[in-house]
Amino acid sequence: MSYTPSEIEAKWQKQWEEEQAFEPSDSHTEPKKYILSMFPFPSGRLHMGHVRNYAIGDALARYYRKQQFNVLHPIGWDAFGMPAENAAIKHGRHPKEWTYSNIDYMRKELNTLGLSFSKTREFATCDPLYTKHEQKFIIEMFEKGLLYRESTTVNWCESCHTVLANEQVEEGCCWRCDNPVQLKEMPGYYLDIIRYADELLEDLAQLEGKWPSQVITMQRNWIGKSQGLAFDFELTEESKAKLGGKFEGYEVFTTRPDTIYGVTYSALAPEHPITKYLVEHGLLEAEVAEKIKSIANMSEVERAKQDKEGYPLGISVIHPLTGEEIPVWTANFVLASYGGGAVMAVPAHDERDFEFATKYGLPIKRVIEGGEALPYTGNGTLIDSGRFSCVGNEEAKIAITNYMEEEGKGKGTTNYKLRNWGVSRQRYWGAPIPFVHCPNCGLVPEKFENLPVALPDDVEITGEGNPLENHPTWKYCHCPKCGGEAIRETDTLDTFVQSSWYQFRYATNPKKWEEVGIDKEDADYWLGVDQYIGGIEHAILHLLYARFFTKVLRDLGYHDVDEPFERLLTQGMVLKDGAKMSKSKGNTVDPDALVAKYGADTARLFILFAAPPQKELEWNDSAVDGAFRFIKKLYDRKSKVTGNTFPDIDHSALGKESKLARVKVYEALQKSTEVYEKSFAFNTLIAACMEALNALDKQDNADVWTEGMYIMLNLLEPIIPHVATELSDTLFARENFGGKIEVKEEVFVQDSILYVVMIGGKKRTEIEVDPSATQEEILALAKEAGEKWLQGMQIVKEIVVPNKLVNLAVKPK
RNA sequence: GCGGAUGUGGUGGAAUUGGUAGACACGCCAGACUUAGGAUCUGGUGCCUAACGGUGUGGAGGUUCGAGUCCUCUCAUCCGCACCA
Repeated sequence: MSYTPSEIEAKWQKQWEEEQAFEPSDSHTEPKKYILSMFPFPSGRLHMGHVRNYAIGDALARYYRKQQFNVLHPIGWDAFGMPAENAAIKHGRHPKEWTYSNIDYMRKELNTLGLSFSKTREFATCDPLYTKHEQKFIIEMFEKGLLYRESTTVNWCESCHTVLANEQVEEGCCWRCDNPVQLKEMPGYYLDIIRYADELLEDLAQLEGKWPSQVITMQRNWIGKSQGLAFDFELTEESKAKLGGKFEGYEVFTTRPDTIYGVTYSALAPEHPITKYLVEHGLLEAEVAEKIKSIANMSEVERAKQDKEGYPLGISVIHPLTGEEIPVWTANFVLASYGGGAVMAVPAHDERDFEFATKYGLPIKRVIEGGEALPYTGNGTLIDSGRFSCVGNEEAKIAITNYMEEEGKGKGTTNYKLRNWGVSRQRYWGAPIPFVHCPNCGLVPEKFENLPVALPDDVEITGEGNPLENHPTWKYCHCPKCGGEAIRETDTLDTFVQSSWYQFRYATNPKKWEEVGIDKEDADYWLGVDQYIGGIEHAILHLLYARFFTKVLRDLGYHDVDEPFERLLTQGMVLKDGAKMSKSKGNTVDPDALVAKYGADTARLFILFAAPPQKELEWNDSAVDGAFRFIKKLYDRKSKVTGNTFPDIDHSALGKESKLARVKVYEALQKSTEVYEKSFAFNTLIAACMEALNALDKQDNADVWTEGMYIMLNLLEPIIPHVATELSDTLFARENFGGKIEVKEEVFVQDSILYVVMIGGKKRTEIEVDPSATQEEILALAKEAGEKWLQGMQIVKEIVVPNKLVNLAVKPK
C-alpha cells in the first residue's frame, strides 16, 4: 500500500484527540520539561513562520515525552490588539467575534499539523477570566507604587490613535503601522520598570550561553546603565532674579566628572522647566522663543537628523569647583528624557559639545592631556584642573566624585536609558485598566470582588477617538471607596501586559483558573520554561517585559522564579525569493495548501531540514518534493521489516554493507541526543537518517532492516509524528517509542581501519590497516603506499593520528 | 559612530571542535524502465585540465606536520541601537 498522508494523519490526529495524549500529569514529583513556542496573535490564518515555530517546539516536546519526562507544551492566543479593531472599522465585524472566529479557524489549522499541545490549558488573553487576574496584578502593583499615573510627554501614533511605549517606537515610527510617532503631552499609566533595571541587567549573566548572545547584548544596551556624577549648577543671583526666584539651579548628570574643569557652558533641553519658563514669560527675544518652540515640537528622531542648534538663554550658573560664571544655552541635542534634560558641556573632550562650541564660538578648554587634535575623548592626565591636575583621568573620576560628595556638592549616580513602561492605550480591544476617577478620592482601584472590569459588548468602533470614552454609559460608575459618582478609566492595557505572564497561566492547573491567576506550587514546579522558541523581533519588547513581570510577580508572592525563560531559541525568518513572506509582496506559501498536497509530516520535515532553526530559511518548492520522497521511501521500506521487536544481531557474522548500515543507524542514534538536547540542528539529524536509510538500502539483512527501522522511527517521531507512529504501530506495536534506545558500541568496532596517507600536508593515498596494528606497522604501510611521492624526499617528521591518518612531513634531499 | 552576527559548489547547507572540505538534499547531466510522467531506478556532478596533476572555504599574512576551524589585518553583507552627556 502506498503512502497516503491524508489518511494516516487524520487517523492519528483523531486518536491523539480521543486519548488526550498530550496532557501533562498533575504530579509534581516527576522530572519535567516545559517547552513553549511563542503564542500566536489570531490574525486569521497560519503562516510559515508559525509552522516553523511550532514544528521546532513540537519536536522537542515529543522528544522529551518519549524520554519519560512530564511535558508541558501549551498553546493559546495573544488575542487583544489593534488588528481586531481595524477589522471592525473596515468590515464592520465586532472585535470579539472576529477574534474568536479567527481562533477557531487557526486552531483547526494547528490541528492538521499534528502538534502535541495540551488542549485543556488553551486560553485566549481576551477571555474575561484572564483579564480578571491580570487586573488584580495591576492593582497590586499600584498598591506597591509600581504602577502610577502621570501626565508627561508621550509617543503618540495618530494612525493607531494611541500612545506607544518607548520599546514600540522603531526609528521614530510606530512598530505596528510604521507611521511617524508624534510627541504629545497627556496622562497615562506607567510601570516602574526602572526599579528593576539593575536586576534585569544583572540576571542577564545567568542567561549567558542559554540565550543568543545577540539578544542579551540588545537587552543590555537597551537598559543602558551608566555611572557618573550628578551635581547642581547654582544660578547666579542675577539669573535667579530674572527667573522670578522660581529656580535656585538645576541638576546635571555626567559620566565624565574628570573633565569638570573643562566646562565652558551648560545646555538645557528645550523642554527643560527653565527653558520653558523663559519662553513662556517672554524673557527671550520673540524670534528665539519661536525657534525653541519649534525644536520642542520635533520628535527625538527628527532632532537627531538636524544640525546642532541652540540659543543662549541669557542666564548663567556658577561652576561648583572654580566659581566661574558659566553661560547657559538651550540646545537641540540635549534630550529631555535622560539625565534631567541638562548637561555640563566640555567641548575639549566631547564630540557633541565640541561641534556646538565651534558653531557658536564658545570657548574650548583642554583639561586632559593626550591626542593632538580636539576633541580628545581618550584617557590621559589631568591639567588645569586645580588640585586634581597631574592625576590620571580614570582615577580623577573617582577622586572628583568623592570630593563633590564630601563637599555636599554632588553625588555618584546611576542612570539608565531604559524608560518606564507606558501601558495605557486609548483603544477598545484590550484589558480595561481597573481604576476609577473619583472627584473626592482621586484615583481609586476597583475592588477585587468586582473584577473583571469587563469590556462592554455594545460598542461603536469608527476609528475616531477612544471607543470606551465615547460609549454612552459604560464609564459612569460609583467610587469603590466612597460610593459617590465617579468615572471609570477608559484606557486599556498594552497587549504586551498579557504576554508578560501567560507562561505562568499555562503552568497553573486549569482546575484552579477561576480561583487564582497563578498557582504558586504549579508555577514553581513548571517554571522556568526549559525551552522558549520564537522570533528575534521580540528581543527587547516581549522578552524584556516578561522578565520584568516575572520579577514583579515573584515579589508579589506569586512564585519563586527569577527568570521566566531558561533557554531561548530565536528562529530565523521564512523567506521566499530572498524576502520575508508577506501578502503585499505576493510571495507567500500557504501552509494549508502545503499540508493538503503533501501532508503535515512533509511540511514539518522540510521546514526542519532546509536550514538550522536559528537561520533564515529560503523556501524551495522542489526541496519540499525531496522531503516527501524521503517519507515515501521510509514508508515503503516497512516491507523489509520481518521482526516485531528489537532484534538480536551477531555483528561479526554480517556482511560489509550490513555492518556499514548499522554504523550509519547508530551514528544517527548518537547524534539525536545532541540535536534534541543541545544544538537543535535537526537538519543534521535528518541528514543522518537519510544516510542510514541509503545505507540500509544497499544491504538485505532482514534483522539489520528491522533494527534500523526500529531506531529510525524512534528518532524521527518528533519530526514526522504521523507516519512514524503509523509505522511503529504496525511494525512494533509502538514498543520502540518506550524510551531511550542504547547505543551498541560494538557496531563501531571495525575489521579494518582506513587511514589517509598525507605526504607534505597533501592527501596522497589511503591504506587499510588492521585495528591491532602498531604505530610502526602503520607507518611502514604508509611509506610503502606513498613510495611514489617519497622519492627524492627526506622524511622530517612522522605523525599518526589514531584511526584517522598518517602525515609524513618531507623536504627535498 | 557603537554593538552583534554571517561569509563554504549552480542552490539550501555538512564537517565528531586543529586531522580526507563539500555529508545530506535540491538542481543539473547521462542512462534504464515505461502505461510518456512534474513518476521510479542507476550513475555522474567544486573549479581548471584531454590526462598527469593543480587548485579550492570573501581577501592578505601568520602559527602548525596539518587550518573552513586558532591569531593579526582587511573587505563585503545582514541585524540591532543611535546626539544617552
